[in-house]
Amino acid sequence: MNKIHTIPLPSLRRLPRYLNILEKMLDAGKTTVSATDIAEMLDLKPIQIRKDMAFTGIVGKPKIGYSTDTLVRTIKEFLGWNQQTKAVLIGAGSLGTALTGFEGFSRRGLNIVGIFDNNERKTGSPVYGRPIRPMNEFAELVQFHEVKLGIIAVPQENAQQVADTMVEAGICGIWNFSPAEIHVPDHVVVKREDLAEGLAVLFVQMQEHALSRE
Amino acid sequence: MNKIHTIPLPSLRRLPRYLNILEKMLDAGKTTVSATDIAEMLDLKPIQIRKDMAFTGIVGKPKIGYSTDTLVRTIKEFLGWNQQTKAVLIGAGSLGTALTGFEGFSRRGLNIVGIFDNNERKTGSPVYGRPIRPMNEFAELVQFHEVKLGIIAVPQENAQQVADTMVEAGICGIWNFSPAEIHVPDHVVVKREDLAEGLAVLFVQMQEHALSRE
DNA sequence: TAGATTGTTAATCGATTAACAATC
DNA sequence: TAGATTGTTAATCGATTAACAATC
Repeated sequence: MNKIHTIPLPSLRRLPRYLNILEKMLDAGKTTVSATDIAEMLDLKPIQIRKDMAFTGIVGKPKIGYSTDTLVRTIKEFLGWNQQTKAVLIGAGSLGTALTGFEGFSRRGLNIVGIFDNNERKTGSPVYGRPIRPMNEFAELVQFHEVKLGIIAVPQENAQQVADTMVEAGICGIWNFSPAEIHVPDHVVVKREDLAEGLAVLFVQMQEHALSRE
Repeated sequence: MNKIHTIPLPSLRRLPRYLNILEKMLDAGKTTVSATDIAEMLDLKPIQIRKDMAFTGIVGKPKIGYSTDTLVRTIKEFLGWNQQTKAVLIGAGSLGTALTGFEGFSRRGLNIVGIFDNNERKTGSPVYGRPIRPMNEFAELVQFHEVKLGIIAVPQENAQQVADTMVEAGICGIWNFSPAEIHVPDHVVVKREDLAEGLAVLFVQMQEHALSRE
């Protein structure tokens, strides 16, 4: 468990935002961009952009700024978005369906190769042209495609069991869209995506904001 | 803009996780719970739980721990989840539909009173028993219900315009599910909910994790 | 040349963690 | 009483910000 020199988590989270606007600038023909430009569009400080860029190994030119094209390519590569990563999704409810249809994923290197649900009434009927498969086909598909990433879109009650199934099949990264606290072996990475967190932050910030303006 | 003494953002984000497991413990008849218990279930350190609880004003009893019931009620109140907050949603695509049907919202005080879409083929046909309304009814409904919270579930290209419409109608809190960087006046709070961020974190952590085990 | 920008080193700020007295 | 737990105060850690030399 040797802690390598890694990018700080807050910096990592900002990279997709940089990439998003940089791609637009590239399309608009802007070949070069300064930290000040980026900071302005994202309501951040230029120094923070420079620091973040340094973590990815990007170097700019004094007086000129950064090459937009280099930034886009380097950030994509840094995030692993320059290649397709296979994933399987369990849970074909409304959230699972929405995730399946999310076009942003393939553009960011996520390729959902299998959608599963334990509800027999759902299996067979396709979402976005892809079949919903029964769980008994899960392990085989994961192993055949050598899938490393699993997406959990089932109710909280079933999340741990689904996670166990994923781990057993060889998955080592889990994107958990349920609020459940799932427990996995050390070699597995879990990323929580709990809507309730965002709601809490929004409510409290609105409350604070209202108070500070009285 | 006087910065009141507020809870740190990381602490605020942990509160829904505490609440989630505490509600289950309450249902299970556990009347009292220690920071150690909570820490174990969430893979955190006890001291962090104690600090976080202190921010909400909760006090425990040495040797005993905290009253589960008090914790649940106090956290709910702190987050504003003990009362219903009205919200409107713009964008009845697959994500908007999923959000509409998300049962966790009403339990957490979020009440979506109107769903809007500018696509005339969608308006009228209900999702989860609720009609999708055309945009020309938006301002009136917001003002009639005195809605303060707006949810953006439209494509990036339309997000800024939708935000403008919301602000003009009197909305002062925006939950933005598009990756767009939206700009709003000072009195409006925006909470970003960008799936791409989670994807970036997951990919990079999986990569780091794999490397550290070689 | 002067001005704008990068990248590095140091200072500040804020969150986490440790230490420990108080207490049921 | 002894052990477990809280809550406070101090120490540590990590991220942000500031200062500034280097440079195109």
